[in-house]
Amino acid sequence: MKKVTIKDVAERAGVSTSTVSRVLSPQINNYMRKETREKVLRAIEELDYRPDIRAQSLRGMRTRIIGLVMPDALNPFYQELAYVLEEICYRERYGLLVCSSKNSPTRELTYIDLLERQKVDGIILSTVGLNETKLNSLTKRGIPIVLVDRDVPGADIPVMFTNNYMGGCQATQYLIDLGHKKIACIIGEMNTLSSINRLKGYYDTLQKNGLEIDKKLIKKGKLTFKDGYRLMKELLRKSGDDFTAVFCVNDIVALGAMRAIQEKGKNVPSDYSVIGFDNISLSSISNPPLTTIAQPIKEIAQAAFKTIKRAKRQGSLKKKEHKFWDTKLIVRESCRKIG
Amino acid sequence: MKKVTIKDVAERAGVSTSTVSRVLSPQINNYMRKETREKVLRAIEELDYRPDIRAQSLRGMRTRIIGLVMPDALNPFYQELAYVLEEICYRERYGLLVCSSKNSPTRELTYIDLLERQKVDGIILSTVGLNETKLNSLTKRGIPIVLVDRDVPGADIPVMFTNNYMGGCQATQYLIDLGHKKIACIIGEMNTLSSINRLKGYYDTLQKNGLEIDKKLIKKGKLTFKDGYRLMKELLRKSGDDFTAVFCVNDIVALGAMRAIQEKGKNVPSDYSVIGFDNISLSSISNPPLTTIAQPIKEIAQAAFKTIKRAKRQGSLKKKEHKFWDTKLIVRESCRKIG
DNA sequence: GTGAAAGCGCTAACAC
DNA sequence: GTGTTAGCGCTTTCAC
Repeated sequence: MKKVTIKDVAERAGVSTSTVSRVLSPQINNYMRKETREKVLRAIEELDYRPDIRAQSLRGMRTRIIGLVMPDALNPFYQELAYVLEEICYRERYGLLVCSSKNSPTRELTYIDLLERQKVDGIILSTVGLNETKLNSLTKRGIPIVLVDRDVPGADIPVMFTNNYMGGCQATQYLIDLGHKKIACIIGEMNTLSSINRLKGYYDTLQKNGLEIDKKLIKKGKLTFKDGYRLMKELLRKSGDDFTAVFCVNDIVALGAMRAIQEKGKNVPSDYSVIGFDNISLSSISNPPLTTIAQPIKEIAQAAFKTIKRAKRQGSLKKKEHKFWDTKLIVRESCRKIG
Repeated sequence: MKKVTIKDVAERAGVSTSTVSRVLSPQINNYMRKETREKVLRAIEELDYRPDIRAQSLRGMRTRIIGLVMPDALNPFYQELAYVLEEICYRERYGLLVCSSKNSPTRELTYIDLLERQKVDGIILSTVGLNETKLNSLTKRGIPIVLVDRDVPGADIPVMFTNNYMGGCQATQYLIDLGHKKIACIIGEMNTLSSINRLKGYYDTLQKNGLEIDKKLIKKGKLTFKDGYRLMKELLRKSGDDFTAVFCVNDIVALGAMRAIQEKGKNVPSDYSVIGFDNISLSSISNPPLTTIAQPIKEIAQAAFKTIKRAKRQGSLKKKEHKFWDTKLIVRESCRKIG
């Protein structure tokens, strides 16, 4: 009925609370009689006692909570990030506080405030609206923050992400290697560095291969199924059979594009090759299964978590440090050789 | 650099910490001079002070954290539950600690232990392995627990869920109304009450309409795309055109079934009508868009949250109380009228 | 109206 | 080896 505290355990075992505390953290200063330890252990067992993490953390220890702040919890890419991160946290007995900013800077700030007040051990953030000033002031306040997926140039904070440029190159080069010469591109609205870099990879690879860049084949929109569908329809209407392949900035968009093609009575990959980006789990069960560029989500999550733990241990975060991970081409069935 | 505490604010404002505290909770006992309050407010502002929730909660207040423990974070249904719940929590400035048990009872227990030690204000649980004894002992320890989606018969705990039986009836009746007489069924492995009740709805509705139950048309498997696909293939092979429609226990399974049909060169809905369950977001962008039964996720989430808040306020949970919500038929394009 | 002081559950010097 | 004590940041009697 009543909460059982360290005092109850101490009384029951006939020792002081500090002795109980010592039993609880055996790694440090574990000199004590076997007999005493066993008495305490028995009392803990009998009372089914579990130390209060809040109280522990007040005394300077960690809260064992990590906050994840991401732009969109419905986006499969972030869902997978959350999933992977949760797994990592679980192994180390951390909890993951999941927050979606829904692309709203206000909401993002509110969440970060909440996380700060919860004194989480660290925040893994894919920011939609924070600037360097705010970010720097946050780290000064002692909360380790790690940026993932989206960079904030001026901020003195570690950032880990995918080499999006490389991914853009890989995708484009793959299509070129298959014999495609006219390659369309459906891309996000350019407000994120990821999009910019993926597009840059597309540009550079075309040029490197002596192919012309046709602005009419580049469509911009939101990163949704709907917009992928809509923009592909536009492409099909306007440029007819001017192109034979399309590079989509992410898998969701690619899925929308495939739908548009199929609705037009055309076939993927016979008529048009489609390549995506992210390798979300959906892309393996789409029809046809989507060829795509995989992001190193696990590596990013792992690194972010480690960085936070290290920062917490050392009492401070390393300054700006960029970590890139390579992308990987995942060949499935949405692209074909031509010519 | 240094964390700013209530003491700092008190000093700066030239008042005691209790006065600052009073300013922080204006709802209770707010008798104080305007002047004093403003001094304090100014100091808070200047120092950018945020009270530590851990410390607050240690003094008997809530932690403003809710734990969600679910069987499978990759299942779109639970993803949407988490999403909806997060939104509700956000509005009230709560954090949501997301835990997936991955269908492992051990993992579930570990998480619940963690949540208990974090002294979360409540746990919303879709259990995979907890029995009534454990559950009851947990509530005795003072943590409000609410069961969602899955019931544990003996437990003295509120449980809120979908009227799965009704959903099974609705789906089946809809198909019958469209003229279908031979209706197949792809269902989960029967270890959950949801599956059982949905199947029961299917049975009863067939009977009510004077239709025969054909065991050969009922397939059991896991609740995955893969198994939906596999079982549909079996159905198509074995019973050829013995049936014209199929009721799938959830949308993911239905999507897999549709894929199998399409790969066979058949069409949905011309050759076979398909109906799902859950109304996950994917089902609106599938090809064809899936007709399905919607679960009242928002209502469940809202009710669960409210129940926890009430319990926290009153210091105790109501005993066993079942709350059912109606399902709703969502007509899209995967079913057609025949005969 | 406001301050002093006790105490939430725990850890970590410091005694002995 | 083990107990005593102070204190983490906050709220809440109880004085004044």
